[in-house]
Amino acid sequence: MSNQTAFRALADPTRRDILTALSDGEMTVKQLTERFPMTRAAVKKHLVILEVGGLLTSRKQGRETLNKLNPEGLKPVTDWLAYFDQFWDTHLTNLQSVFDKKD
Amino acid sequence: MSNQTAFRALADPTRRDILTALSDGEMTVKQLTERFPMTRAAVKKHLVILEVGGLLTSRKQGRETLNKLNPEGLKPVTDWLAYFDQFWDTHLTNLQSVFDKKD
DNA sequence: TAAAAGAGATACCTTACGGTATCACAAATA
DNA sequence: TATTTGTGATACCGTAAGGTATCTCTTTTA
Repeated sequence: MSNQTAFRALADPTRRDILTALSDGEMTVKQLTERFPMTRAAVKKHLVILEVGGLLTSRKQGRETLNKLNPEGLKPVTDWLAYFDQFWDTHLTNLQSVFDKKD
Repeated sequence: MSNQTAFRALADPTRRDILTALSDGEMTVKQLTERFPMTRAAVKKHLVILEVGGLLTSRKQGRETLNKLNPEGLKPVTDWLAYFDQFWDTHLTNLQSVFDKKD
């Protein structure tokens, strides 16, 4: 999944909360809706965006749809962020950082 | 800076590219505008959002404004993401992960 | 000192976004 | 079988987001 779809999926606080909720395990659309102050249709929209972003997978079981966290989908995000670790003072001293960049 | 403002700031690809550009060092609004296919006003808007999100700082020098990357602003994001490391198979084995969650 | 350059502010436009209401449909159940 | 339940899809609404055009202000510079 592209960098952009994942970042976009994480931009909304409700969607981040959905991911946190799913860290407890698979949940149906109904179960998720009970945890959020909005309609099922709204939750469903968020789920689609999260799935497109590669952050969750879904499978049908009878009339229910189970949504499962896909932690690997966070990789494009953590990868992008990792580049900036070199500029982070708490990771490297200023001197070390300057040294790395000059070489 | 709040979790949300930082996530929102990172949601736009142009803003992420601006941060990457600033990893080369401080840049003026004009210098940044030369690197992106949009007007100075548009770049400026992105800079404001990035500054509100705590991802950069700016200072005036004469008639120019220098924009500097603030890597520490990424901390709320990396902190939020860190929670999901425990669900990442490449970090822990499945068995270990199950074990951790049951206890 | 007059003109040019860098920047901020604001009005405005179009589209994307988050949300609800509603309809339709398949699966479980009384 | 009739009905309820869980879901998907779509139309619609109000607001936020990304962008341009334009005006103004301050600082350089010719």
